[in-house]
Amino acid sequence: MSWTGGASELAALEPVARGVLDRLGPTEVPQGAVLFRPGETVKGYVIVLTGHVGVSLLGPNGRDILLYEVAPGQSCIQSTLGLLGGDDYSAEAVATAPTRLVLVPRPVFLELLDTSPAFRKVVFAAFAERMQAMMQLIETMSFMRVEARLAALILERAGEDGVLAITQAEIARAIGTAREVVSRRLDKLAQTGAIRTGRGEIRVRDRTALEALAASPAV
Amino acid sequence: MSWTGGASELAALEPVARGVLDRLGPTEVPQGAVLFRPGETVKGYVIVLTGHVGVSLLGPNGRDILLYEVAPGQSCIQSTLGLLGGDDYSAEAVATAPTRLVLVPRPVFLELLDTSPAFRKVVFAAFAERMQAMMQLIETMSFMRVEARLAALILERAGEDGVLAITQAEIARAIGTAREVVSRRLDKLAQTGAIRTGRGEIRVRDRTALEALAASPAV
DNA sequence: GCCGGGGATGTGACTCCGTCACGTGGCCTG
DNA sequence: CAGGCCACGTGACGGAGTCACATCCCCGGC
Repeated sequence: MSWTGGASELAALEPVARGVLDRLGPTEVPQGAVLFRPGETVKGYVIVLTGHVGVSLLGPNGRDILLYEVAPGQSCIQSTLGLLGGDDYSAEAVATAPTRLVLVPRPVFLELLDTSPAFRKVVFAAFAERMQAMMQLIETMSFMRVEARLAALILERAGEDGVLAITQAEIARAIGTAREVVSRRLDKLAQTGAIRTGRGEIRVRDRTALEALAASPAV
Repeated sequence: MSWTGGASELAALEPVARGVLDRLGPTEVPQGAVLFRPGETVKGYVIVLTGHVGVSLLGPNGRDILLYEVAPGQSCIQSTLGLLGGDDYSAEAVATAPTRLVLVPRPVFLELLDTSPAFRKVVFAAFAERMQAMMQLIETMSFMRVEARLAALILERAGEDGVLAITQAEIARAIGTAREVVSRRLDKLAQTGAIRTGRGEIRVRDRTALEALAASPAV
């Protein structure tokens, strides 16, 4: 019943606010489920309990760009835009893993915002965080070459063992480019010995080289 | 003294909140003044009373991208990120016209946020608006060719008489491209008769053609 | 064990765009 | 009236996105 006690920042909420939230039942969605699409009306404020959600912009030609990701305990700010301004979604959210989430209906959300300072804080913080992430995205997409973005992403997501399981298409969406470009760049990185590639997998061979590339002069 | 009574949305604030704000003295800054730079610590929440402020990301090679503009009555959300998360600025704000503004110090800002529902609403709304604008920016920069962005900008900013006074460099910053590209594109538009160009000035000749271009297939 | 089918990748051709490096011309001020 | 600054024009070049296919690998079904 009391899911608010979990790993999320919501544990710091006032008892009253937690009570209100606890009365909402969590929902389970399978991997690949679409939480919302562009043009849909906002139904409520989404809090992810477990799993993982990706929010992306869809391009007309099938290409899409990952705006940000929602980890457990975080909320999908995209909803907030609609809840506050009444606009529809302009992005798409997909569960990239089996996900358990809570949907806070608009009235409850607004009420909590008015009555719970802690809840406000959580919402604001999430807002600020997303905004930073999007500014970061604009910055890297505008000023860093694909090679650098790619190296940075590999370093960021590689495990301790230097291995990461990811497909080229996923990489492309995450760094805002096209899959073909990723293919060619990965190829070059492999040629220089910085990495080794496999189907759906990348192994870091030369972390230093990657770090140099990631920090390399923007343009 | 009571500048909150002006055209801004702040007029709807509770008397108490207005009182608090009214005690803060507005500041005048000349055109071209830099309100903050990347890396500086956030001093407070900025509300623009009159004038105009542009907030941009700076690239390493001198290029910069206009993130959004702040009109009278609006606030510069960039500050909020810092006030809530403690991060430094990552963008630059420049007054693009002589501007009168109010700087709300952090403690006052936080107190208002806690006590004034109306103030919260204003801040949240501004937040949502900026976020939308930035998503819009990512979308257009990623999925629309320069030609379309250019046409859209011209239509958006042209006066009733179809004239707009703007320099190519300003256009480039606003649509996130390089000045040289703007030069060439404007040239093509002029060749097809859609516009006429002059030093720091553009005249719309064929609005329909521009509209077609602006709405044209993304890629 | 063999066979499709579908997802993941590799490639070549082409165009658009961003960057560099200058050149030109107008306007303003000393 | 001479610099000098600012707005603009241009050619060359490489990076990046798009299209159209060609492979290739893995997994379930038979």
